[in-house]
Amino acid sequence: MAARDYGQFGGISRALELVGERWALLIVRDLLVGPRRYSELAAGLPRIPSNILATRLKELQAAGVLRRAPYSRVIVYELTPYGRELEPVVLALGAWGFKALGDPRDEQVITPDSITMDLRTAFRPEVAAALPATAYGARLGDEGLLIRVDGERLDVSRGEGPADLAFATGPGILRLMSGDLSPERAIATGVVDVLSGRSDLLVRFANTFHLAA
Amino acid sequence: MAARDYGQFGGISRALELVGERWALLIVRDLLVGPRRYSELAAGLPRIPSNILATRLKELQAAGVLRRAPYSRVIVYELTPYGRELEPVVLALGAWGFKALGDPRDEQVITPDSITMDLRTAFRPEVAAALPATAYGARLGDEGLLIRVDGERLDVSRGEGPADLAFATGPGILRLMSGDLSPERAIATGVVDVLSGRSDLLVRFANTFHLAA
DNA sequence: CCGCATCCCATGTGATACTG
DNA sequence: CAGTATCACATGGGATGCGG
Repeated sequence: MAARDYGQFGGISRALELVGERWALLIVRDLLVGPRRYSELAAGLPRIPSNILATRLKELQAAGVLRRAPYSRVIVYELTPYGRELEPVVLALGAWGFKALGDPRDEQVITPDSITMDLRTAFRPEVAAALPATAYGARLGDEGLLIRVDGERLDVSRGEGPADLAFATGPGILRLMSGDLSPERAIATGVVDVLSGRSDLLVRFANTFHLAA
Repeated sequence: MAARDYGQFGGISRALELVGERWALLIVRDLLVGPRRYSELAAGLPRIPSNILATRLKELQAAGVLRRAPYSRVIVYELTPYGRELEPVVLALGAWGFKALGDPRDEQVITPDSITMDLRTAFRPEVAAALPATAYGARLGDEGLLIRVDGERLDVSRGEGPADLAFATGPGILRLMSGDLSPERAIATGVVDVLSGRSDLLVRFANTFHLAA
């Protein structure tokens, strides 16, 4: 478990020793959305081997980034205050990587937690502030996401709820946010499948969540 | 060389595919200071094996983060505009890791490039703005660093120059910046060895460059 | 089931040596 | 100087097992 070190004494090398191992920041990303159980983390990171997940959780715990907490009989992993301070790092990384998104490959998935952080990354409060409060219901496979925008506030939660626009979508939704795909074409090509509500609100969605290359 | 992928389609996973491999962000960190030759990068990362350095440089080039540029007969590596956009990521990581710096171990070194980025991370422009322009000369082993603060501007360059305070130091200088070590104790314990100039300016230095846990 | 631990193999990494 | 080549070893990936 000895964190592999870089032989340097500095802030960046120290940070990379603590959270620079493979998968570590993806675990942090999901925990930034909320506390998660072991199996929830595993579900959100479909390709992580179980031994690696277990190892990372122990390392991140030793690093003071997260803690195991017994919540009413079940164990959940949650970020410590210090771990939550990684949010600017994760958002900055997300914004940077967002600009290099190519086309989604077939085996690539998006999970509720990953898209939640992508929404936070791409959220433009200054745009949203000028728009009326809006609730979007996004269906990803069999998971529902309720995205509520009210002024400069953004709230993303799992599950269903009353929405001004409800749609089913997949990885392609990110291409709508990056501007690669117009709202009309997203609907026409089936990347976004409007389930109910005002489909014209998809334009507002694309304006509210936008990060250009 | 196929970047190992995480099987997810999202900004953070994409970023980690491009710059998440071991050593990659440390190379970026040093290149954020300025273009560097292969041997300069190797010197700044004493523990990186040469084959890993060569591999990472190729990967980062393929990722559009840096480019090989022939500058008057010699080859230098420099960040592309897209690579330079990693600066917020590196600074955020540095600020976070800075708070988890323990005591420097004997084998740990600080390099001119690493401390330059640490100085940028810890620089407090709002504090500096209220202070008179000051030049510090820092000697790290056999390398000199000239740190000039003028209002909200910070300029760190290698080499010598006129300084209001010149001192020799080592890894412990970061503990002065984190507040773990007072300026008086830094001088008393030899962590900072004043070579010339007004030693009282070390207090100003510690105030100008400060990042608390 | 959930939360891991074990096993095995492929790949990445590290140290040293070597070359155009 | 700017990298390759080689090889031993550590780590990651995937399947499977297993106790609570």
